[in-house]
Amino acid sequence: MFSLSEENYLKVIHNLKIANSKNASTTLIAKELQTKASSVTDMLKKLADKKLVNYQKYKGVSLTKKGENIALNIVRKHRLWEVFLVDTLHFNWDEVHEVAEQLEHIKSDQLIDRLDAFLKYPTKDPHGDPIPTKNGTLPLDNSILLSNADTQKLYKISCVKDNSKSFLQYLDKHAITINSEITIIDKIDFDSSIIVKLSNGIPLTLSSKVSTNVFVNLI
Amino acid sequence: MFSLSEENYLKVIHNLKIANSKNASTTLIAKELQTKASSVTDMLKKLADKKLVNYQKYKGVSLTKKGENIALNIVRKHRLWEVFLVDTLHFNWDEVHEVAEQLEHIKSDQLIDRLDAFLKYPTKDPHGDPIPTKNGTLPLDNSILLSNADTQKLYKISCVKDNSKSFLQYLDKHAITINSEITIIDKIDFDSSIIVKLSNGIPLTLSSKVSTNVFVNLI
DNA sequence: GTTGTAATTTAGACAAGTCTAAAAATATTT
DNA sequence: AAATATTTTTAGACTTGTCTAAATTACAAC
Repeated sequence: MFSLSEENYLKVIHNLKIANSKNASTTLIAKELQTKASSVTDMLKKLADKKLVNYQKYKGVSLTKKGENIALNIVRKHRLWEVFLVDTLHFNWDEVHEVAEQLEHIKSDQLIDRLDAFLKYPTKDPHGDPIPTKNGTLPLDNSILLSNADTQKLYKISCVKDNSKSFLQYLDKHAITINSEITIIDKIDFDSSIIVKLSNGIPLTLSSKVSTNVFVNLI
Repeated sequence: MFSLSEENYLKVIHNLKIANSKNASTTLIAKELQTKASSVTDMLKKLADKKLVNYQKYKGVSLTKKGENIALNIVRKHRLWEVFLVDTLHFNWDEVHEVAEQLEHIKSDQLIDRLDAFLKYPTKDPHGDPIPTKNGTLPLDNSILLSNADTQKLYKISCVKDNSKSFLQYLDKHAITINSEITIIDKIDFDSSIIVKLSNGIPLTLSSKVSTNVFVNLI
């Protein structure tokens, strides 16, 4: 139905929209896909011809309803496979991304339906990201960034934004994971770092780069 | 490392070698890959440049040691995924081929190692075909074709040669499956059909096309 | 052995997706 | 508002894998 490249473009446009809540730019898409801006322009024209994106020269790009459905389906597959890799095959959460990037392009509705059932219909992936339903809806979430959370209140970590190996391994080292409980003890104005307490009770300083990549929920 | 096309060519050349025990011909490869003979010639030259096949114009092609290893690895992945689809996701054995054709190209040694462990190191796929080991050895098998088996002796079905939906569904209809016990009661010279008895005791006539696509072992 | 047929290869073309280099449009700075 | 910098697009080329049509080689029958 759609090529590997087309699917990757749609996915990236979708992710950029979620992250920036505005039209995706040629340059950002190129950076995400490790390609050149000129290649992106070429592909955007093709996707526009197929009515998968709304594209106007120099104005960035957004997904049409049809493009959005395809993108959500890819994201659904990606996240279900991540659950499989972690829960069933016992991968660590920092090892699954590259493999899931490949598995998400396998074309078989039956496969995904059965995988979903086998995994007991999970709603979140190992990084806390919601899994789109079969009909393409994403449950909304009232999580906030840890950097925006209040001091002295008890939160639960719900999701990590950055899925890079280095970030996830950093979190592992400090026993920070999905569903960890966390309280901000103090906020340092100077560099926007925060001092937090986890369930082990030992104070820990987190940089602003860390706290803006972690989502939490008030308990 | 290798492209999808390259991997498919190597796999088909390997399968043709197993099936015909001689060099694969351009035309047969083309038929298997649903492509044209001229395309095959082009690709064989490229594979020869990469030292994956021994190719001489007009003389057919065989795999080098390097090509053989890659092909066996693809076959290993294909068959492990088939076991997963049938044993874990409860696919029927006639539904797994197309999906496994996609899954076999996923590149991750870790994934296959962990899948292998999760499946408890299976040695045969759902059609009875042996699963190559990690270091590329295929256990040899003393199975014979049902069409070559003796009358009145008790055999066990070990493998089916044709993996097509229609053949597998035909076998399902008559409750013929891997490990079924079977005895040939009579052989009909006229059309080479045979009359067999399964565990239900009811005599059943099998055409020569069927009996040449089923392997059995003497019990 | 010659002849006809089938298999194979060559030559040239095409589509998808990418690239570089240059041009055009937009944004930012002064 | 003009000058500069950045982003985006265009034009033309390249790679991979495929195709058609024509030429060549191998094989089988007589």
